[in-house]
Amino acid sequence: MYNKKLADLLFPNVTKTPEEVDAEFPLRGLPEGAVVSRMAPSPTGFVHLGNLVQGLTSERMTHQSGGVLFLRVEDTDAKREVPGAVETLIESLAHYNIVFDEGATIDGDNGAFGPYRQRQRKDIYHVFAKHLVAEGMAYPCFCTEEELEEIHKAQEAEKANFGYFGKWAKWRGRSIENIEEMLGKGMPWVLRFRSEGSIENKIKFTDLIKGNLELTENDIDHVLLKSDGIPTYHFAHAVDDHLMRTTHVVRGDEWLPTLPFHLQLFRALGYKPPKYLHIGPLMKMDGTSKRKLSKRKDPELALTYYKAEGYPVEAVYEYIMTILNSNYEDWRRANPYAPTSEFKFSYKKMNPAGSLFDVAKLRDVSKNVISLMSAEQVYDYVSAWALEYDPDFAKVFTKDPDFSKAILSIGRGGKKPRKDIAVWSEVKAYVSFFFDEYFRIEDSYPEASDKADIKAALEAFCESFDTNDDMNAWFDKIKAIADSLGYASDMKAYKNDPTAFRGSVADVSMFLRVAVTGRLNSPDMYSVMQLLGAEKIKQRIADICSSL
RNA sequence: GGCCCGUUGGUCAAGCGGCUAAGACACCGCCCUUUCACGGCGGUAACGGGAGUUCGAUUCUCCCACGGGUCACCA
Repeated sequence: MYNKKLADLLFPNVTKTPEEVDAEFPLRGLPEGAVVSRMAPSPTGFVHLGNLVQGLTSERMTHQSGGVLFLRVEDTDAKREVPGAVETLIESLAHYNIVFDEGATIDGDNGAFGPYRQRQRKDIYHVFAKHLVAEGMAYPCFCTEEELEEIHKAQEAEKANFGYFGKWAKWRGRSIENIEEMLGKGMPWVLRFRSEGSIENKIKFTDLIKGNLELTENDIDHVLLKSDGIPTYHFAHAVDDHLMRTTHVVRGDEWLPTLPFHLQLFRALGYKPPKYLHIGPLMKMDGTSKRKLSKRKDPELALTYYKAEGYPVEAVYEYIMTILNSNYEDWRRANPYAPTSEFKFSYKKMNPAGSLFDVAKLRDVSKNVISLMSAEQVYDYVSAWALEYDPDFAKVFTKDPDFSKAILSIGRGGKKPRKDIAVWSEVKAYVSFFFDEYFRIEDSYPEASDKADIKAALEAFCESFDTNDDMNAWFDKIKAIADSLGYASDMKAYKNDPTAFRGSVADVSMFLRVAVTGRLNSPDMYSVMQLLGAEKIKQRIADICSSL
């Protein structure tokens, strides 16, 4: 009687029953084994690697099993919400090829289980909240922030455990008159769960990633509804994931401590909990110790960081897959061009511990990914990136698309493609010497080089250079120049007795390379010269000769 | 402090009672080579410690140490 009265007092406008609400959400009728999962980010405007790790896991599990992946926006914390965050969220997930079958979209909702924005589901939560009150499993609490702080301090002083429970739960056993009075005064209240658990009891639980777990029962009367009537994550999770027929919940393992409470909630509601996959955190090296990647301290946690640096989406994707499933790398090596969907993703391969995010490894993955792209693809990516992050370079780079594509074609496409590029932001430095706008002598000749020899070699080259020569004819001419100057044209002979020569054809090539590219290192010189053309080459050689 | 999770080379990681303890990245050396990159070959380098169970523990159990996470009207 008491409970029923309290329920009506607290939720006078709620008339529906949980059964009625439940019936409004259809069963999915998916085949056995089909996974239904979701991404449920909060719209803080900050999309990070963790989201991607979790999202990719859900995405693979659902789509690989013929299930459903949906997006639910957990906007229950109005204080943290950033305007436009939902849009950025959806856009950046799309950027990383996470496509939803259902859920929140920029234009609204898509699917039969909505609304997919939690603040719009307030009435739904209230039905379940009222039910819990009526069943004696929840009660209002009028504690102010100050009072809660006092409790915390008192617990600290007593060396007691923290939290609203037992003797500290001062509103747990109040009379209905007492509550009515507070309500009458218009005092704000939150709805708390009446926990019957005890920390003396252990519960056994099997997590799909962590395995068999032994956890301590929850004895804390957690908040279900905040004073604005919006649910906390916990309550929304239980209600929504039941109604939306989620079969698998993938989330970070920072949720493990509250898992006993969630399980308790499902039981109180009378629903079967989903299967859980708790993923270990992404760590980074901080000095000599590891720590979880943090929003505040680590810019590399944000997805925007990778976009700005110019990591191709595919590279970030590949790298995360290697972290998620340790056998992914081997599979990829065997199937360089296969779509990821052909890989058999398995949660059993997931590591229960947290892993260190290794930028060096990411770069390596990225180099491999880019080395397999066509020059056109690379050109498109670089142009798009530059347009946004380096407009000056974009102008130069896109002035003559065929020229730029030809540059990118050097050493691309064979069995052993060059792997010079890890991120788009490095392309400018890689190609700059092809453009007069950027060309300059970056590396100087080694001290030991004889300036007269350099000049003689360069001049001889200019006289004999013919763009119609094929690679062999071209190099034969360079060899001839080497010979004429007392430099070995045969490297073997030179290595046998370096003292017999002034140097080798390698040195002569280097004289040319510096003059033409401004650097000691470059891609294949013949290709470079073919692209540059006789006029530019001769001009550059003349310029450097006059400065010698 | 309570609770929980974790611990194989510098890093990511295979392993699931018996192995010379895979592989990848990074690093070093050699080879190829007009430079660089690619590629090939090779090398350095690991089961946190202590008890037990067992004929035998990296694998199982317990304790310790260390690392991480969590204890909000945030998710």
